[in-house]
Amino acid sequence: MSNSNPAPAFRPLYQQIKTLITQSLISGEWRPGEAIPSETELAARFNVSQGTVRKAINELADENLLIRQQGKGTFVASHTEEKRQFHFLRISPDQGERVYPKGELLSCKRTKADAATARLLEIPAGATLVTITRLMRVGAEPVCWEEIRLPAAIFKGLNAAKINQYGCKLYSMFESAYSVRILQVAEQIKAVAAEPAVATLLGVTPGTPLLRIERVAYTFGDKPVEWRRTMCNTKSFHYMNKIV
Amino acid sequence: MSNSNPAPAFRPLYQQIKTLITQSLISGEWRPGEAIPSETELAARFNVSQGTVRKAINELADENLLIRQQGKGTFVASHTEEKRQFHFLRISPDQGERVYPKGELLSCKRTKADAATARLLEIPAGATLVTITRLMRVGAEPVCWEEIRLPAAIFKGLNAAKINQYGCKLYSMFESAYSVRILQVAEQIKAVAAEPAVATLLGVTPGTPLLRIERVAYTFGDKPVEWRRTMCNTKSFHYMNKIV
DNA sequence: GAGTGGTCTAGACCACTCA
DNA sequence: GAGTGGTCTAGACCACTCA
Repeated sequence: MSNSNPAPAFRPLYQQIKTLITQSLISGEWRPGEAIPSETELAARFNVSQGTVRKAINELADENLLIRQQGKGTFVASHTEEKRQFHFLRISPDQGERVYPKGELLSCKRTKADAATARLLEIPAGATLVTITRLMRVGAEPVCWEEIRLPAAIFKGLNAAKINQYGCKLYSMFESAYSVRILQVAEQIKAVAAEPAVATLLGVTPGTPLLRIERVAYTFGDKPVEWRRTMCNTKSFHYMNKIV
Repeated sequence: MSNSNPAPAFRPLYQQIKTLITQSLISGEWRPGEAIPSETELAARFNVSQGTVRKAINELADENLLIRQQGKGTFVASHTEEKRQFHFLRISPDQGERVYPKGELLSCKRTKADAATARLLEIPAGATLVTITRLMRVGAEPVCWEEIRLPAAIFKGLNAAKINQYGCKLYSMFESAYSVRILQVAEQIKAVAAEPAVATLLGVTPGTPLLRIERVAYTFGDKPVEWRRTMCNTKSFHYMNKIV
């Protein structure tokens, strides 16, 4: 008689250690920016060799959850760090230095999730959303208009004051105020004609081609926590991407 | 007296092994699709431990130069493989299965490099280019129009017949006919209005917003070997990207 | 059953940081 | 000089592939 079940799923030790470390990151045992215990300490704690801990930490560092620094230690990645700010930002000026755009909050209100958004955020249709719109400027020039939809169940009490308190830096706020860390995003990009309302805000004539970037952002366990649509005037900016 | 020279540059053994393996890949000692010697054999050949070879191979596998398969061996990556075909293709239909578009060659001729293209391809301005245009269709529907510029010095004797011989699959042809392997690409994306000529080919009205993707493709040693501009009708397709 | 890559250990030593 | 992560070795054993 053949075995109809799949194989009993061999799971390497270092994978199990990886899960344990991730759980400590989720639980907040080690906070963003802080150092985690040394490899030797963790090896003693988990009763495995240092090499096994190394392999687990290396993978977590590859996934940008941890940051290794020779001679200093291993640190929990944080969105408040300068370098992390740029990580998910793909809009870059055609000429000159890359700068972080300044966000200007336009609105923040409660709405109900339509079917499509609900599906992407894996919440029930009709669930409450926090819907934010903002304008992103480089210098005085408006470059992107954004609409952001968040599950209200996760971002309790979020309002305009709180957003402004964090200088409109949403992922920093997610991390500091809600312990929600964005680990990866998936984007779908199209070229579309500017609608009148957005055209006015971006200072272009209606019908001007704009880059439309739709993003779903994920936290631990591939859980979606943000939907975002960016309408970008690419007259003197572009979306950059490297594929290896 | 202080030493004004930089430190004597410590270079780990596994990095040196990595360079040696890469040289064998460039020289063609192991051809795309073939297996390279086992870790034990390479360890003996280079007089290091198997662990050091492992680390070198792992990094080359991360860079998509080699493909590991437990129980079988380690293989040289090839563009002719099904999976590799999709690697640099980011255009995807909004609904349904992802398919590889069919290329239709429009033209292939010699031109002179303008200053901007020459700079990106790191060749002298005025150097000879092979300039190719083609239309990419999914089913009968035209989706992208592409212009590709290649340094003629690298792609000797390239012509329309040769391109058609490879079914318009350029990276497969680069690899098979010119031993040029594309390892990474950098893209810049904008939204632009369709010009009349391209609009006609794509079956849209002039002024329709199109996605414009400009790509530089690199081979070993970060050497640029291709410039390409794609004009894409994103009515029912999009550019997809994941950021981790 | 022979051969491959994958995991795990234990231990030595090195590069780097900081006080 | 103490403590961190980084490299390297040697060896045991495991998971997987193929004939």
